[in-house]
Amino acid sequence: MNQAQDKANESLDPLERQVVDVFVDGVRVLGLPRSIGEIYGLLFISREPLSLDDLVIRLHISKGSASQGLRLLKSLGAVREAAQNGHSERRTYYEPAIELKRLVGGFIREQIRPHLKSGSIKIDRIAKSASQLENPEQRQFLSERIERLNQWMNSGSKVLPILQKLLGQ
Amino acid sequence: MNQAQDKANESLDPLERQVVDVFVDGVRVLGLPRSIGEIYGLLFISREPLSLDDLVIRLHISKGSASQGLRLLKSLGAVREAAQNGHSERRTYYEPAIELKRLVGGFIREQIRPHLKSGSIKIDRIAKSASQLENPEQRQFLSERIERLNQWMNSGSKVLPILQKLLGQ
DNA sequence: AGGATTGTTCAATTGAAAATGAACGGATTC
DNA sequence: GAATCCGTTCATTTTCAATTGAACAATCCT
Repeated sequence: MNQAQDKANESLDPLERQVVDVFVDGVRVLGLPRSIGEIYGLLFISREPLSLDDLVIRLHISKGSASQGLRLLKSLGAVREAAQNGHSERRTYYEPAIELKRLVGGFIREQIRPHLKSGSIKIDRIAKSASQLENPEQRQFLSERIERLNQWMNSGSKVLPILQKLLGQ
Repeated sequence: MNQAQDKANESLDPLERQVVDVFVDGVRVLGLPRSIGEIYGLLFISREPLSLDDLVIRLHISKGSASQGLRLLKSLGAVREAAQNGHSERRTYYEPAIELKRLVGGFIREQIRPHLKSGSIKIDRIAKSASQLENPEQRQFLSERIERLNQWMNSGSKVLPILQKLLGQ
């Protein structure tokens, strides 16, 4: 690779920047930090797998950010390590998973389900306290509302697999 | 209402606090600020509609927060003004919408669709730029990836109404 | 009219979450 | 075993969105 190319690749060209920004916006909706969007976005438009150092250089982010970002993206199943092309190469390269099914599945598994679960536990505790209230009308009212919360949780749990299935083509 | 009750209502009792916290967690998953969760949560477990001042006093938040929070919740259709009980009362009172269908619908309409729309616009612009690239292989690759993005968008648009319908009982 | 009450707006502040970067560990090569 | 390379960790710093609160309507009451 010649010097001109090195120089060019030290930063994103305008087109790459635009695509990356789309992902930055996208992940913010999901409540994920911008670095996640930048990393995934750059992988998404790169023809070759990229190393951690590539990300650091081209996105101007720290090694720490890149490392943590890749860790999260791996846990989501949104990036995978690229198969090493034969000869001994220490550095690991990453490529994006681009099947929507996989991305949605990972997000649901890692970000949604844990919250649903911890929410259920908290609600159970609350239901227990509520059932011991003295005032019968207050107890009645709270029980109804807690029941409503449980309905929401159930609806959510039921819909998630359907959602995954629908997005699976 | 006597002084003892006034005092008691100046803050949340432990049970109320627990419920409110569930909502605080809940809205954070959705990328909304904690005050939104607090306000909706308190309305959710209150037997009577509450005024802006009630929220300020009981949640220890500023009038500004309460006002802006209520505005967002109203735009989401998650909160509505309670019918005035007869005699002239200037203050407006709020009660929560507790039908999951309505809540999900509002969230999709206000928070999801706008992002999908602005995303589509950006992607169209990018597609235009990409189609003018010199290098044919680069152009080809980018076009494929952009096509993939469009597929995602379409899947999302198609799934949203289904989601609403599924949650509509 | 003037004063009291209710709610909104927005510039300034705060705080929680993200990003940094130095230190570290492990693996590889010479 | 020393030097180098690659990646992780985590205490500190930075950033940016949420919150505050004072000024400002708007409306009501007498």
